[in-house]
Amino acid sequence: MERYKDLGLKLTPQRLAILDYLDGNKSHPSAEDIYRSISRRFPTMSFATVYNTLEALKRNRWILELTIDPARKRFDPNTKPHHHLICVRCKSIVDLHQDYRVDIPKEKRNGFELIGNHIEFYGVCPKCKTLKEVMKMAVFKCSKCGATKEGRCKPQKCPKCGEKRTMQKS
Amino acid sequence: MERYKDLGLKLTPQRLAILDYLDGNKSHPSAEDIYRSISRRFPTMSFATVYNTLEALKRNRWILELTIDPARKRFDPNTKPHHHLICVRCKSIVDLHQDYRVDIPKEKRNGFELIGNHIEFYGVCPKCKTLKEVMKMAVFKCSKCGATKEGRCKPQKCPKCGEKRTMQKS
DNA sequence: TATCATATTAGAATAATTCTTGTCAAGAAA
DNA sequence: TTTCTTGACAAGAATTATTCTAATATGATA
Repeated sequence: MERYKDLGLKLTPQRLAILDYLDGNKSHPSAEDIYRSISRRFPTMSFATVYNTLEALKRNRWILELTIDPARKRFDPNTKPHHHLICVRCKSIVDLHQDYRVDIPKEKRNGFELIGNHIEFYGVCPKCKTLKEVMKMAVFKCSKCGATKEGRCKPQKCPKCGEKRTMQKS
Repeated sequence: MERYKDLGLKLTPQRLAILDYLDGNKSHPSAEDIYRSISRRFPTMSFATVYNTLEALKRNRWILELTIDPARKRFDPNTKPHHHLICVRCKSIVDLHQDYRVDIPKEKRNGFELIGNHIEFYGVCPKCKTLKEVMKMAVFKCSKCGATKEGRCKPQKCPKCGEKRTMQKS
């Protein structure tokens, strides 16, 4: 496979399989996702091989490691600067290609030498939105402190400031 | 302590200690940071107590859990929307209060119902910048693919695309 | 074809985090 | 003030995602 000639790593069948899995992949998979998929065709493949390969690809900047999901490392084969849409329910991550000018006034840089930035947009994906509507949930917002709370019924008391009768449908 | 009257949780001496530690804290500490600090005054305090309390505070939206550091959970007592400056070397996180208008064109929202956003600015903090200068490191950038590489000497070959003699000082 | 340096393997080990359960104690109720 | 309820604490054990280990395999080079 000519395309991976510049990989900077030994090309093994296992690595080719991982690279093929990642090629064009936009689901930002975890090591387990990759392992489950590939181990069907490579029954003797070790979990450590997947981790080692991902670590090597990260080191050589062929993929990005995302820390968005606290439960596990996720990986992004798209190394070009871009942003993400993140579903707060199912934790799915969607690429967003949009340029934003987000400069920081010099006095607010705290002496940092800036390299880049990454914007995370939080929300609910279409699938979870549909599910939520089915479950008839709503978001309530406190008119005193601004805290939000999701639920079927309007909370009597704000979970943040404790004030009563301040929650309004958002 | 009147101020925590609205906490929504039982107030125990251990929890007061954790809340006092977090009050005004801008270092985005991990559970271990908190435990190490507080266990000096509460020698019998359990690690589980710290985790349990942080989880309860998060659940009641008194603090935010950050996933920026892949090695451990970090916590932010500042729950108001803000952004972060993140040092790629020492992983320190600094609050940035600056409003940005970062809208997404409707056709790029992938059907998401948006709630909020968070911008992460990556760079090198003043402390690490000083250290780096002492170590005389430079950043080299490939004129072909744009990949960057840090080091004392100019790489002969780009670690990303493999082209020779394309690395220029950034 | 031979050689060598790196990769694979199948666990074991690590370490951050969560769980367990008997006992404690904060705070509500009487 | 006392009593009672229910959530919190403690001190591990357990979980689990990730990394490490060392013998063997193998990709790439000479």
